Amino acid sequence: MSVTIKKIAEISGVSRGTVDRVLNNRGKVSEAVERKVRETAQRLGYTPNMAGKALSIKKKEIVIGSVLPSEGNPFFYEIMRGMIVAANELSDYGVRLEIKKMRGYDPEKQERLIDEFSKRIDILLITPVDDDRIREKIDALAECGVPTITLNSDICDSKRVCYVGSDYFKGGEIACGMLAMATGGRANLGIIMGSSKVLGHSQRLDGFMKILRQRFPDIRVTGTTETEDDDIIAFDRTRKLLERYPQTNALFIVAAGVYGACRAVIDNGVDKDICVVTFDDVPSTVEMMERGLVRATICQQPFTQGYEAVKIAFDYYLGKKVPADGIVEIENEIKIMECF
Amino acid sequence: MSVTIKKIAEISGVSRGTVDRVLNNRGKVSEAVERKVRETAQRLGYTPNMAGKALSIKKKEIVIGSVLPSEGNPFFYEIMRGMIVAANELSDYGVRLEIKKMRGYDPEKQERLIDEFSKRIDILLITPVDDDRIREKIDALAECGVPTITLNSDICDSKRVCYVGSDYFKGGEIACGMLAMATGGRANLGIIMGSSKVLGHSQRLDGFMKILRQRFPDIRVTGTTETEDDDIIAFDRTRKLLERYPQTNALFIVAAGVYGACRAVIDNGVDKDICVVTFDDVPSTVEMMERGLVRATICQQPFTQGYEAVKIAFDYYLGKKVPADGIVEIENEIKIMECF
DNA sequence: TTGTATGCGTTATCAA
DNA sequence: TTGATAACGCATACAA
Repeated sequence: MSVTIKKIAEISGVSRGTVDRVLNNRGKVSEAVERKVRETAQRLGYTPNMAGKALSIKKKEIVIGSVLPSEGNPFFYEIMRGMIVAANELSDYGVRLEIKKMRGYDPEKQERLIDEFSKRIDILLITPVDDDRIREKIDALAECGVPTITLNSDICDSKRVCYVGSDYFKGGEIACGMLAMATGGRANLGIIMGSSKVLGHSQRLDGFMKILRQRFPDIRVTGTTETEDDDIIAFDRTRKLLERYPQTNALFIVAAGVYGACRAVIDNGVDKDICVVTFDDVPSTVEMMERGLVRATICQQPFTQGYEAVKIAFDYYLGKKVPADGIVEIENEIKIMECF
Repeated sequence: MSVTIKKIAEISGVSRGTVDRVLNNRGKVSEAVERKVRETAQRLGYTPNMAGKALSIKKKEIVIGSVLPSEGNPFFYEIMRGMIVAANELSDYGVRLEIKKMRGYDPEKQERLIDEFSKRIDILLITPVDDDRIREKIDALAECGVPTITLNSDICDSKRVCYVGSDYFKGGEIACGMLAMATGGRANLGIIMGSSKVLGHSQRLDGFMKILRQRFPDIRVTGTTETEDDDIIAFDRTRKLLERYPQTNALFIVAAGVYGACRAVIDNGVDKDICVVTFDDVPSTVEMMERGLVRATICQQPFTQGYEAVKIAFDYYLGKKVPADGIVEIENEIKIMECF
């Protein structure tokens, strides 16, 4: 039979209330008693029973507040779907999810949205802009006892409790492996960056280049450009790249703007000869895959990211530990045409 | 606030016990009362609270009995690891997991192992041999109120509650896509079957051939052989295949025996020129991948299969519905060298 | 500083 | 055939 608060209370010769105070650091316990209780809890290997906790806290509502740069970004629709499914599964336990959406990555805007929650949330679940303003805000919330979990993007050197998302560096490595496989390890490659200011994009490129240098000397980089995650800009810049380096026969698209870049390839009339590798599988990318242009795409399991993030937030609220390194990695997923 | 048994009891003017008897079909309720209770439950949209259930059933031990052909099959080690992790997470709720291992696919042996559990289990979790004997056994258990969940392999036309595992046909399709990508869509292909008697293996081959015919006319099949999932046989037959059809420069290995087949390739001194696509990522396969022989492998997420199966078994015991089609698909996962 | 009582939603046991 | 009541493990308001 498992170890309960009741049992610990009996064995250490105190009341259940006292054990609860010790184990949840509510204070008002003499040092001697505290030591004794901790010792027995440790010795017996106490682990709190989730069902019991869940049932008892149900009297209160627990609010998960979320701020996402999801406006106009179909990738985030899947993340939100996962979050909502998880929240519904937890509605039994009094969980309520409140999502605030924003467009783009303006730190000031994001800070304002966080403030709008004020003290009404129990946990913050956020795709943070990498900015000191946000860093400080997260730390301030932590002081007030509101933990933050980052989703899809991390923000280092902050007091966030944990990060849920993919390993971007490894994603870049895998992308390189797939591009090499699709081209037979020999290509003239154009690189279409999203934004060199976005950490995840740079990490992907780093991973890609590492494998390229290490294993594929016959893949030459012709040119590089940036889309700023915008299809129109992507279209324009890709067209210019293809004009300037007509020998290009492969493209590595690091972030959003896949549709624009592919349209440029098609307009250029070279879609039969060009091999494209991308990230994520938003509908327009799948379309380009069915057309035979995109040969492989590396996905981040956005649904799983959202789903797991909410579940982890709740578990954390219930007192469950997060991984020691504060990272919950959602695996990169290779997809080719046959997967759809 | 959510709908509880208590609330239903109050509204329909009966006691909680009566509502419980109606909703859980325990009988001993007059028809009039039953109708009334069901009606209000329906009207209010009652959904049982999992935490409450979990807490309450803790008084009993719930036993999940499992029979797996895991003996000498490293693939199943991962499945068992997932099962054990899930069972530990559920130990709070009185879940106990009991695994019986067997070697190979003898239906008689399997039936005997199931019988050894007798009435001591609450759920059967099994990788069934596709045989009428087992089919009947599953149906008999269902009659006695012991539900069966199939894991990794399904057994059709039986009263099993649900199947947890991969889509083998789709796995074959994806394997073909990867092999085509790795060979540039042009190859002389040897096919190494596991056993044509195993349903999953045939399905993989069917999926593979479908895509091959549909999209890759320049991949020619030189020869086919069977390994019976044994490395020694695989070694021997592959060697003969390579001798008989020396033009072979690609291998599709449908099931176990990867290590044996690869050793034959290496012994033949042609490992630099042959492209191999396999299933699963047992240690010896990863080794062959690092050597550059195996170019891609399609995995079934065995850990997840085991983990999910146990969780689903428990949820089902608690009254949660399974998907309408009775299938919980665990996705195929493409892995290349860079994934490790 | 410590102990006791009550309730969360469900199931199970007795008594009626 | 029904109803009342006591668990399950935890949190908490209140009493001591």
